[in-house]
Amino acid sequence: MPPQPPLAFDPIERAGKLWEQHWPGEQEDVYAAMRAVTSIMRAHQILLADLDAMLRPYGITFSRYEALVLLMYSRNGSLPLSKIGERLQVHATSVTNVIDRLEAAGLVRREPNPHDGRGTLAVLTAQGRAVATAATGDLNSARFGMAALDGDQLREVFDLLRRLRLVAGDYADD
Amino acid sequence: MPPQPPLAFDPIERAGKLWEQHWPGEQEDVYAAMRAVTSIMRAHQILLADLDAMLRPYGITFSRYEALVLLMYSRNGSLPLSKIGERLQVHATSVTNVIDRLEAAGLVRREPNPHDGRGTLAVLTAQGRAVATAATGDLNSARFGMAALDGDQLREVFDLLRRLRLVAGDYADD
DNA sequence: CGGATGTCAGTTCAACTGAAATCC
DNA sequence: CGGATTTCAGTTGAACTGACATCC
Repeated sequence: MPPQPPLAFDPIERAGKLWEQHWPGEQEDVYAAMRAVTSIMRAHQILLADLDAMLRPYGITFSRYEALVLLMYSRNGSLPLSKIGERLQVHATSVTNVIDRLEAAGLVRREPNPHDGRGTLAVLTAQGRAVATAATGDLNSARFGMAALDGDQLREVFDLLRRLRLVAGDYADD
Repeated sequence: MPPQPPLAFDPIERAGKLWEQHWPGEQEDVYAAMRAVTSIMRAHQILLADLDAMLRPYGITFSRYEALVLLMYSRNGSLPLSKIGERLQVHATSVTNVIDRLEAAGLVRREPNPHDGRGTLAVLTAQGRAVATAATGDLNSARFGMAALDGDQLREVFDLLRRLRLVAGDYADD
């Protein structure tokens, strides 16, 4: 499955040691930061490949899946495109693209927003709801690719990264 | 700086609550897994944008930076392309592309591998070493975009995600 | 009017597939 | 020979910029 055979050592731990060796004058936390960032990058790569593989039978990618479930859990199964971009933190042009693909696949359709003549609603179709439901069943069973960690560890990951998101301005207050 | 103004609530926590509400029969850890995965995806997005912005003055992206530092910390400032792919966990064609760009920027040059007629070495140039050194100074000062977390928290992130990488077959043993 | 919404055209970047040439 | 290394051509996906028409 991996494009490469496993290494006999942890490449990130090795990189961390090289950092300590080549940048000895830095503040202590720099080395931990370097290891943490590289770990997040690699975890993202692993998880996205895993999730996309699970979703491939349904003909969607993870980012399209995110839009589907956002619609599924909205009041009427429909949302303005602007709302989707806001919640998923993606640009308006990316929303247009994602909805284009979902619409071409018959999982979503566009309707004019009755409350705003400028706006467009993305409306979940029956097929879209079925796909989102089935795909979510698969992802739940696979624990979203995070079966390596137990409940406490998963909550720990969430809590730690929540600090990062808060400082980055993802959301206000707490 | 953010393409969107901050939300008044944490969108991931809200999604987690919706999960518990709509999928009540699932194993307990599923909700924590969903929150953790989404957090990693979002953290990756935030960090990559931050790092790329810091590296833009040097004309490189984060993935090209990773190749540069790998070369800088190698024995002779040179590595076979195959080795680079192995260590950075990217496909051979991606390595070709990254080295193409770095070579066009004068930060790296290609040489035939004297020990293997099939192979090619990527060799760091003096300019490449200077860029990697200066850029690393910047990233170290910014704690790689992870200033929101202290040393213990950073080590915690690394330890937790190390389990994920190990199970995914990133590296063998421990 | 200024500002928000959505689309379009075009670009960049990363990652991939499949095929091929070269050499161990 | 089989297998490894690298490149090439082409595709996909995500994200971006700038411009624009539309409408509040």
